[in-house]
Amino acid sequence: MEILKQNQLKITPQRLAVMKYLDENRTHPTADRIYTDLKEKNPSLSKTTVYNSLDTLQNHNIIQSITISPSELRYDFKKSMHHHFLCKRCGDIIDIELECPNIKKTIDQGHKVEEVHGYFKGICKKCMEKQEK
Amino acid sequence: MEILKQNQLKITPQRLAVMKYLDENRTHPTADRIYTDLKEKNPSLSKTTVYNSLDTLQNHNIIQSITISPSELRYDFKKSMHHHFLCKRCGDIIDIELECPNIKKTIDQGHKVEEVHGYFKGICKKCMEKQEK
DNA sequence: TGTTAAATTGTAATGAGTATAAATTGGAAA
DNA sequence: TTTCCAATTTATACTCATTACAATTTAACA
Repeated sequence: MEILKQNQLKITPQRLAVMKYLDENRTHPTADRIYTDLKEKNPSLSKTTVYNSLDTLQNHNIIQSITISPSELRYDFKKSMHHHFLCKRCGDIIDIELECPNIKKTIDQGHKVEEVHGYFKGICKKCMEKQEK
Repeated sequence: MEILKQNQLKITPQRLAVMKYLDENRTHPTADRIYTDLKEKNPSLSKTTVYNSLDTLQNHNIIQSITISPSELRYDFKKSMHHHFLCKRCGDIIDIELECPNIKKTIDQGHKVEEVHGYFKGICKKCMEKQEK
């Protein structure tokens, strides 16, 4: 964990807590969810600090933000390229592992591609099965 | 224009104005931009009406909302499947025409896919050329 | 250990979008 | 055409995620 911090960033308990949380909760949580959960063990935690930490980590490409649902950002450890599936019923976000062969087309048009986001929306497997019962 | 309205929706000048605006401005505008621009010719227009109209049109699959930039929705006429490119420099959103061969994979995992959104972010061609000068 | 720039905190502000209730209006029926 | 009512518009107030700011604290280097 602290190894990751050797990216010219100060090692603070707050940042470690945020990283630990994201590592243990692969649910693409919102900033507020992170704040609320961490607040329990660390009552002096400020919401601004969570936002600051997330911003900093994102700027150093350690985590990424996901703009899949309107009005709130979701956060995620940066992993190999993958897409996301948002269930309209339960709100869960599921990782979809696949590579996108279409990036080349965009580059060919003269744009410089820095980020690729693929979002699917619908009803997830779990909810579909629940419905059938 | 009015032909589209034969979707069980009342024909109001406000809705027509919003549709006309989206038809003439293929720039994926925000609700606020639409409101501000339409307000000039129609001072009695309410911001709520713009949101209502956009919601209604979206529910009838005439337009779609794009969740590409955090904290604001962008609106677009519903066309054939295409992806979007957001320029981090000028903020423009550009349509990328392509088909995504990866949807099948998600369906195969048992999820029901209702919407597909592909977002690329980077620097657009125009800004890249400006930079080189 | 002392110093300082960087980070944290708490509070206040911003701004997109929503809720609500009263006033208006489209459009079908008389 | 006129009447009528449900749908729509309007204005205002509100919510809530995120940001701004200023004062306090702290990590990490000498």
